[in-house]
Amino acid sequence: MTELEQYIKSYFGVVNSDDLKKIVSLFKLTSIKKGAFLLKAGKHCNNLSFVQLGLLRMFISTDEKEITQWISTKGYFTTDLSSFVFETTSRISIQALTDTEVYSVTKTDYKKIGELVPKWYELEKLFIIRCFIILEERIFSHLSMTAEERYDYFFENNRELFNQVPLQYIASMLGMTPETFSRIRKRKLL
Amino acid sequence: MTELEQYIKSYFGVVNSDDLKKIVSLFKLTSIKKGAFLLKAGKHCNNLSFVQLGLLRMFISTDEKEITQWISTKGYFTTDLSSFVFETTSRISIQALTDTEVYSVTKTDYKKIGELVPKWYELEKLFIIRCFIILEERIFSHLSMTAEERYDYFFENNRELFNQVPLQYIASMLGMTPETFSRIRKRKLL
DNA sequence: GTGATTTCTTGATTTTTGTCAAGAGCAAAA
DNA sequence: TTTTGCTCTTGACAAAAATCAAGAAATCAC
Repeated sequence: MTELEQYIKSYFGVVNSDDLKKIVSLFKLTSIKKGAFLLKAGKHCNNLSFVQLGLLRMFISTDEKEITQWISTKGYFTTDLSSFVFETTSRISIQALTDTEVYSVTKTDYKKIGELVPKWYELEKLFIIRCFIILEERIFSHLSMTAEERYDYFFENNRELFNQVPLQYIASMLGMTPETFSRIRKRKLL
Repeated sequence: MTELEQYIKSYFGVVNSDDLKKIVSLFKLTSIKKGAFLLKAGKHCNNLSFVQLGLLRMFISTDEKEITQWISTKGYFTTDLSSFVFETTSRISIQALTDTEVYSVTKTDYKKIGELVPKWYELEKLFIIRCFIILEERIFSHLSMTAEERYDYFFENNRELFNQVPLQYIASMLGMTPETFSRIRKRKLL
């Protein structure tokens, strides 16, 4: 069983292996070189992608700086949900931090999943609710924690990331400057 | 047409008026006195409620303080989605800030909507995605804005709230102390 | 209306975080 | 290897926001 199948099985709860095969067959493997974009702000996001290998950074450019919203790792989905679903132009860019491989499904093909698997809408809904809850949690971290507490919490749950991506991106994602991040990090070593 | 019907029509896209009537009939009107709880942390959230009249505060209690997550106003839904969907105990409390009336549907009755209206799963999914996007936006505000910028942005879009609820709750919801909120507010008057 | 709460404001102070600038460390490219 | 970028760190300083404490203002209960 591929990781994508495994993921869909565990997160969406699809257990019938014929259904699984049908779903997975709609996804196409694509390679993205380090530094290349899976999605550029201003374009339409036409794909939902599963990261098979590598790392991707989702960010929003403002006048002054780039705000990293999320880092997508192996074994998770990535897309600009807003653009993918409502077919608006994307504010978000998604760029590969390393050579990356993704299984992508176009919006057109994605719709077919619902036709193939009757229970899909329900599963999909539950999946999105889980994503919603993660965001709620993240907002709570900004309302109730200091930069250092957010650092600690993220470090505990994402240790591996710290030696895989430029730390400035993690800093941005946690809502602090690279300098603050660096100082907090130093404190932990002492 | 009641506000609830209006809401379901515009946000969920249900246009057939028979369907609308069926859906709305599953909701029961309840009154909540000022200070009373629609949901208490530690309980199961068994209802999805539409605020017909009044104001409700959603908050999470930590050791030191209460963090206001959201203030639900007339014309919107409120629930602890996590608890409602996955039947976990709720971390969130929902308390009435004024005498309040809500149209509530139990989880059991809510499920019937999907059976009554075939398109419901799709509409519901889109609804949740809109909620997801609002949260994304809110996270972005914490990553890219100062307290004052968050104040300004929220004030522009929610002027009415400022003379309807204790300001400390708005402060908490925007991720700042009441003192900081008060000082920013003063600056705006000068 | 009066007293009791609660909410809001203000000042003084401390802590946290951001900004600017310089340099060190490292890795990729020439 | 040398050069060139990029990333990270560090220090000095400035700004933002939190804390503490007191008092004013508004609201609620009687």
